[in-house]
Amino acid sequence: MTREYALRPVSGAQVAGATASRRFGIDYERELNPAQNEAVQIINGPILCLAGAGSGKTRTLVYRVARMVENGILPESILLLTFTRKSAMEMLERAQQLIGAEGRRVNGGTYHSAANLILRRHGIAIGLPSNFSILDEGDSGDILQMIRADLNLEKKETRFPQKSTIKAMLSASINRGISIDRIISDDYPHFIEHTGDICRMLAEYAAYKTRTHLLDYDDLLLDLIRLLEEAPYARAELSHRYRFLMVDEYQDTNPLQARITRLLAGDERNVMAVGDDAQSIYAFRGADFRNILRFPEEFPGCRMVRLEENYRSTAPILDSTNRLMSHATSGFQKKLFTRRTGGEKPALLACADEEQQSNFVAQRILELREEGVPLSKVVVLFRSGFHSYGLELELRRRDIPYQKWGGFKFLEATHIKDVLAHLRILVNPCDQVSWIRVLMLLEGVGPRTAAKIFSDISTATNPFDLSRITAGSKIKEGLGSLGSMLCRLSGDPRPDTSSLIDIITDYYSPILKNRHDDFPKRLKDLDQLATIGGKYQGLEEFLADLTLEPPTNSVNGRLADDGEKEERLVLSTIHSAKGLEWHSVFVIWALEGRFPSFPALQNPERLEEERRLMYVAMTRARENLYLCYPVSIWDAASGSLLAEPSRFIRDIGDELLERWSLQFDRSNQF
DNA sequence: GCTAAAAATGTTTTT
DNA sequence: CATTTTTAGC
Repeated sequence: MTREYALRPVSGAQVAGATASRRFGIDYERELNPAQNEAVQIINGPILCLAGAGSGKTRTLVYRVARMVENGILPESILLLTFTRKSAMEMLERAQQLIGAEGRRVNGGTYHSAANLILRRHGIAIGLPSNFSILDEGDSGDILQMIRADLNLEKKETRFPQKSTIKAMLSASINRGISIDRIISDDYPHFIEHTGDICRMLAEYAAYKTRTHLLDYDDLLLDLIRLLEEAPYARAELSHRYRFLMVDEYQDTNPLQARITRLLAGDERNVMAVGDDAQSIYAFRGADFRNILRFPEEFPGCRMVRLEENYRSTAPILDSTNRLMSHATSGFQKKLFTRRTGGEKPALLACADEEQQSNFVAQRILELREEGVPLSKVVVLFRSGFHSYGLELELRRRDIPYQKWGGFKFLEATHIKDVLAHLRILVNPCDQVSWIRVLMLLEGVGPRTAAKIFSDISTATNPFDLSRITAGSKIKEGLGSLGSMLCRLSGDPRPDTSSLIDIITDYYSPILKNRHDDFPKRLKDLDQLATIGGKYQGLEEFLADLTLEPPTNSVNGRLADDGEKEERLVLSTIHSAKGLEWHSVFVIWALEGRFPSFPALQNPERLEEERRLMYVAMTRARENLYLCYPVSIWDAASGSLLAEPSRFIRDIGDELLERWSLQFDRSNQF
C-alpha cells in the first residue's frame, strides 16, 4: 500500500468546475443512477453518502475518483481511507480499470497505514524517531507480561486480568475516549480491586514504549493527532497534500479517526464519507455508528446523498434482510429495494448436529459446482474463527479446496514471529521485546537470563557484538553464532530483505526442527515470508506493512504460492467478509449462544451489533442464501446446552424463509 | 534460581 | 491447537 510520492505545486485551475474535458469517455448519467451520480458530481465541500448494502458504493467512489481526475485534480491529492486492505486494493484496482494508470497514483489505505507513513516522514516534529517499530497485539502482551513481572504483580490471590484483557481495557479507553477507571468499573467490574495495579502497569507500558521507540496500533492514531494538533506546519502541508479525502465504511470509525478526518480536512473540508449505520460491526474496537450520524454536525453545510437501490441480491433475500433490520432498535429505519425479482427464498436448515451441518454444506457446495457455480463464488460465513474447524475437517475429507480468512494469521505463528524478531533487532536495536524473544531461542536461556544478557547488550557500543558477554559455556556457544550472524547482516551495506530472511532462516532452522515436529510446513512459510520480503526495497517498510496489513493466508491452509490459480471455496468470519459479495452464501451456527454469541446475550447494545453482523452476512449473497444451525449442541465453554435457533431467524419469520428438511442418507457418510 | 517439559485450559470479531 | 499454569529436573 505504500507508494512513492512527489509533492507538486498546485494551481487554482485544478479545482475547476464541470467545464473540464471528459477525457475518460464516461457517460455518468447512463452508468450511474441519479443518486450515485449526484454523489459523484459533488466534488468540493463535505458530503455524506449513506449507502445501503449492495447499493453500488464502491462503484460510486471509483467513478468519483474518475470525475475528479477529469476535473484536473491530481490523483496524488486524493486520499482514500478504507477499513481493510482488501477493500482498499479493490478500489484502487477498479479505479485503474476505469481511468488507467493515473488510478495508481491515488493514495489509499487504512487510517493506521496512513498514520504510519505520515509519522515516518513528519514524526520528528513531535519528537518521534522515524525508525519506530510497530507492535501487534501479541507484542504488546509480551511487554505487559514483562512489566507485570517487574512490578512484582505476578502472584495474586484473586484473579488478575490477563495481559490481553489489560491491553483491551487500554484500547477501549483510548478509542472510546473514556477513562480507564470507568472502563474497568463499567465493563470489567470483577477486576475493580486491581484498578490501581492495572494503572501502574499501563503507566509503565507507556513509558516503556517511548523509551524504546515502539508504537502500538492506538499510538499510531494518537501520535498522528498529536502531530496534526501540535505541528501546524506539518498539518498545513498534509491537508494541502491530501486535499480530497474519501472515507469508506465511515460507520466503523471511532472518535479518534473522526478527529483525524476533521484535522486532515483542513479549511477546505473536501471530505466525502460513505457508510451504512446498519453495517456497523466494530463497536468492540471503539467504533460508534453514531459517528456517521454526527457527520453533518461535524461538517456543517454538508450535502447528503442516500443510495437505496440494491443491485446485488434477489428480492427474496432482500425481503428477509429488510425484515431482520425492521426489528432493530436503533439507527435509521430504511428499506432497500431491488429490481431483481424472482429467485429462491433463503433456505433454513435445522441439522441434527455439527457433523450433519458440515455434511450438508459440503454436499450442497458440490451440487452447486455441478450446476455451474464455481467454488470461488461460494462462501461459508461464521461468527468466530473457530466455528469452521469441524467443517474444515469435512472439506479436507472430501478434497474440496478452500481458503480461510480471518482467524489465525500468518504473522501470529511463532516461527514467523521468531524470524521477524531478528529483523526488528537490525532496524531498531533498542527493541527489547524482540531481543528477548531472540535470546530465549538459545539453549539454556529463559526469561531471566535473557533479561540479563539484554541489559549487557543495551550498554554496549556495538549491540551485535555478543562475544564478550559473560555466560555459561553452553549459552556462550549459542550467543556466538547468533552474534556472528547479526554482525554479518548488519554489515551488509545494501541489504535485500529476502536474502536477509534467507540467512536468518538458515540460522533458525535447527531451532525450528528442535521445537516443532511439523517443521517442513513451517519452513515453507518462511520461504514465503522471504518471497513477500522480496517485494519491498526497505526493511522498515516491510516490517511496518506486515504488521499493519498482514497477508491473508492462514498458516495451515494451502499456501497460494504454488502458482496454479485453483478454484477455491472461501471460509470467512463475517468481519473479514465485509464489503464483498458471493453468488451463494452459507451462514453456519445460526444458534443462540453462537450467533448471537454468548458474551453478547447480556447486553442489548451488543445484541444489536450481532443483528447488524447477521445483516452483513446475509447481504453478501447474490442468488442463494443458506442459514444453518445444529438443533442442539453441548457447549463446553459455557457449560450449557445450546438448543435455540438464532433469534434473528425468528425475527425474519417463517413466511420469508424456506425450511429444508434433511433426510438421512448413510451413503454419504464415508 | 532458573529452565524445560508436561498437563490443563479455553477461545468473538481487527488495525 | 496454542497459550497458560503446573511440575519435574538441573
